[in-house]
Amino acid sequence: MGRIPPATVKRLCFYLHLLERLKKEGKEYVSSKELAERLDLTDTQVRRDLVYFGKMGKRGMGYEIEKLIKELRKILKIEKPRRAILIGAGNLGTALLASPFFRKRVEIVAAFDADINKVGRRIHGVPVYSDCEISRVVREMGIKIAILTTPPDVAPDIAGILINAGIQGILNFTPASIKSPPGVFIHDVDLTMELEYLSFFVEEE
Amino acid sequence: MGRIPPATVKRLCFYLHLLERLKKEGKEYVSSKELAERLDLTDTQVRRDLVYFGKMGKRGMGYEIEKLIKELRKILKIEKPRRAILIGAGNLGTALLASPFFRKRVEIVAAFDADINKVGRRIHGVPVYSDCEISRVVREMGIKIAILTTPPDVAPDIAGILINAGIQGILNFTPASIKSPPGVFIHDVDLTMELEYLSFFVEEE
DNA sequence: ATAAAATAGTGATTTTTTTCACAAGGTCAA
DNA sequence: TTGACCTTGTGAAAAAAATCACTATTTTAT
Ligand SMILES: NC(=O)c1ccc[n+]([C@@H]2O[C@H](COP(=O)([O-])OP(=O)(O)OC[C@H]3O[C@@H](n4cnc5c(N)ncnc54)[C@H](O)[C@@H]3O)[C@@H](O)[C@H]2O)c1
Ligand SMILES: NC(=O)c1ccc[n+]([C@@H]2O[C@H](COP(=O)([O-])OP(=O)(O)OC[C@H]3O[C@@H](n4cnc5c(N)ncnc54)[C@H](O)[C@@H]3O)[C@@H](O)[C@H]2O)c1
Repeated sequence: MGRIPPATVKRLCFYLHLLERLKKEGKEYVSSKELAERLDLTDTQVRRDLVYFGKMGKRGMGYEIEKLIKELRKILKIEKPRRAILIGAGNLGTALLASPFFRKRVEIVAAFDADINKVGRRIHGVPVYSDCEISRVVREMGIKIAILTTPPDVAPDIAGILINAGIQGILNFTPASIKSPPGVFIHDVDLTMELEYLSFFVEEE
Repeated sequence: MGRIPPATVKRLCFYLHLLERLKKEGKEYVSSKELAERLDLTDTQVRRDLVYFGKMGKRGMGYEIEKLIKELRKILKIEKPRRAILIGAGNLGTALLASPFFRKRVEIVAAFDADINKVGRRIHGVPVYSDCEISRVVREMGIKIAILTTPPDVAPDIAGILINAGIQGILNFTPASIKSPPGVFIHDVDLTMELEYLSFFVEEE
């Protein structure tokens, strides 16, 4: 399949979400032109992105929405929602667990927290374990993806435990920077940074 | 100052956060080489990014951390934390309001919600108003930035109200897509998408 | 059946971004 | 003061990404 530019992967996610909206609206086909317009891209770019994965469109018609959704889900490896664990059931972690939209897309099989008041309970249906059990659960269940929402100071240690237990992808919401060995993919999401990024483009009062 | 590549702006945020950590550690100077190593970039790229804004380094020495922090904060227009409002004090909105790290970087002057049980109260110190008052407050206080954490279905309408009232930047956490007129900058953050993006790079179980 | 309209796919080109290679300063120890 | 050593800043080159211009199909209206 060749090397896919990360920018393309990001756009695939956008395509997928838009396609699902269009499907709900009852549409069957969509053209690269329409996708491009709705996502503020060029139609050529949409086609280039999609053709990385083979010819998926129908000339004169566009792309079959249902089929393209299936294809994109396969490419992104989310045909079935992926199993993941969440470490740190605090404000942000709980918000994620509470979000039906989020929960529909990923199967969070367990949460972990150091707070003994939380351990043993369920939060929005997800069982909360002690952080001492991370390693065991990850191994036993063969989990590959972890969502990290602990305080930043413990994040590197927890990340070490996760990687050691066989986790291969970490969605890191903490501002701590995490060193990853080859084969482990860290994706940092820093909400504070997103605001600062926005600020650059907005004139001051 | 010329046109700055968005990728550079994103990296400026990374530099800033790392520099602040280094400052706390008591360091005075840092080289592009070290910045690059810690952020998984090349030293040339760090220097290229910084030199867009003038010569800020000292040959043989590196960059003066304190001075560079000041400079970056000026470039990102966050010398003083920017004033912003938050619409939708639900799970995610409340998590943001609860985060000291987030609150240190942006001054959230008001929250808005349609739920009358929330209106009139304070959440983590921030007063909650009815969504009917958005327009008035934005105008009176001259707010330019809004954080949107409502359910997706009302997001486009709220965005319309915000833009009409003079908001120039929206940090949109909803999966709804928001059309912006020229002069208004929408920055979409879709936490679900971040997970799907990560999934692409992680082998399936 | 035919022509007009729509639309995907693609080689070539352009634009943008990143990296290379190195000159120009500066530090620091002896 | 000298010379070895760093580190920035930058023109040129390379690489990557996006766009253009066009071809090949397919649909649709007549
Ligand atoms: N809340 C936000 O909106 C927001 C915004 C930006 C960044 N962040 C970052 O996200 C992370 C979480 O933020 P939060 O607001 O949810 O914090 P929080 O304090 O509400 O939650 C952290 C949770 O982690 C748990 N924890 C502590 N040590 C642990 C350990 N060793 N193992 C497992 N769990 C442990 C705590 O008990 C707590 O429940 C922080 O790193 C924060 O900087 C949060
Ligand atoms: N919670 C998450 O972690 C998460 C993850 C991914 C995406 N999101 C998105 O973020 C948004 C918020 O998620 P949430 O989990 O906080 O939802 P939520 O339902 O907990 O919160 C939404 C809040 O918006 C308020 N609201 C409704 N209509 C309003 C209006 N017209 N004006 C002002 N406020 C109004 C509600 O009263 C509620 O307090 C959603 O669009 C969701 O899809 C959230």
